Amino acid sequence: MTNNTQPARVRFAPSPTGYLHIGGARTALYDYLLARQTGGSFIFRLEDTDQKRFQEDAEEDIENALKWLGISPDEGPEQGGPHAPYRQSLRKDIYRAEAEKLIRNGHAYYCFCTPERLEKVRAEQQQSNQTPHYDGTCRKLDQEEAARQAAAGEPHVIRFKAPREGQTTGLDALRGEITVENSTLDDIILVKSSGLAVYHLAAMVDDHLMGITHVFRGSEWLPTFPIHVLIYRALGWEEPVWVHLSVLLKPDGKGKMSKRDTELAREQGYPIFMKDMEELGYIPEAVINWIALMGWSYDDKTEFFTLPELVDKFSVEKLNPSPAAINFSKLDHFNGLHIRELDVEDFAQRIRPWFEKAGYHPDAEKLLKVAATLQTRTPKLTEVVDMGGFFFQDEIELAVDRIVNPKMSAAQAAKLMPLECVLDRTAGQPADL
RNA sequence: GCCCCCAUCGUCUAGCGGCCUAGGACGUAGCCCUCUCAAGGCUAAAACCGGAGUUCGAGUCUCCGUGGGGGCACCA
Repeated sequence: MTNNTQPARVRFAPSPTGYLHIGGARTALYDYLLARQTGGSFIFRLEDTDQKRFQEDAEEDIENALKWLGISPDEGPEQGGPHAPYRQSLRKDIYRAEAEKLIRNGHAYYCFCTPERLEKVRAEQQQSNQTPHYDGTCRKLDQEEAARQAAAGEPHVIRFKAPREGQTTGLDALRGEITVENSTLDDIILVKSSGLAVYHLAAMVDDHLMGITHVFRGSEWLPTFPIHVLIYRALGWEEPVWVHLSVLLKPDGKGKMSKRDTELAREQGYPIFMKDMEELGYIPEAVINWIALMGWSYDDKTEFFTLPELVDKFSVEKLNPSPAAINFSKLDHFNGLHIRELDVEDFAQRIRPWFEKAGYHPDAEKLLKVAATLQTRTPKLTEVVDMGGFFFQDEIELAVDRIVNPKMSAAQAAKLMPLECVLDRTAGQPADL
């Protein structure tokens, strides 16, 4: 199933409705890993079929975040590719054509019901404790006549004609077969009255046309998974490998991250959005390592991974279907580990901007020495100035109790008094700092 | 209300019938190293949701229950 000899074509397809968060980044990471591992392609597609929820700066944010993480796509709106455009709002006609194909082969139909009527029906159903479903009014319409009406400009949508009897089974790579009674399925809308396709159609069409071999997506798609499988089959297409990733839970394990939780975390210095990572002192190597391990593992002892190592070791089989709570203290841990793994020169370059922002202008040689002493004690880059800023000051004020251990004898303390000596020992470097 | 998914230490997890007196990591506590803070090393406390089966044998398979999560839009 996940025979890695075939080059995989994998896509990350977010909707530009917000900034890239931990969950999205994880999906993108797994996409990237499988693509690289198999010598395939990592495709970035924008699912912007909903004009209402569109957020202006989201696309740029996502692209920048992927870049920062070091997992830029091979094909996408920015870099182009053989299947352009990679923006669904520009592919309206493609979806329309497939929807009409479905109507012709009896798997879809025109529907002229008004939103008002649908709302009423739904309310009634909820009232009587029924599952809200389309009542099928237009399902029995003569489609020749309906097509004429639609062509004449009558407001309409196109609905999928879900089977009413039997069961539908889809195959998820992590959970095996997922079966539902067709009687629980709804005739979902494929094409909105605006003429634009909805996710359920657009994503399937694009995945097929773009030659996607593996679909990694959140488990919130599990309920509509059978419908998607049905659409593929109705169109006569070969299905990709479906991988529904577990959801990420709040640190306490109780529920998904809400907007409020996101803000709360941020207040405590913990990032949910990739755009905050750098500012909060995290390095991409650590973020990648941390994220990779939320729902994936390699063996019973190895946890430290670089991106290339992940490319080598990643496997769909080791993905975990159960929800995972976000563990920020582990992020800090990985940040420290990866910081210590850096060459001193590299580390020095990364902390330079922090000192400069604080008004210091260290020369390269001195910075390198400071970097060496700071490297083993830096969990986050944010703390670097607090810890080492004094190295670059002409005069420093030191409270005696800050440098003298209360447990020391007076004689010992006296020996420490000359400042050069303190710096010397702190730095483990020559005293000419 | 209906549908779907999930279930091992507080958290992330290993475990794919005997290797489990359940292993690792984070966090926590203690010790060692040490002129400080770190880093590093060692140690400790800490888990198979419950009940029926299947089997010579179940954390591992089946069913039921319970708990948690997700979904039921002209949003994705």
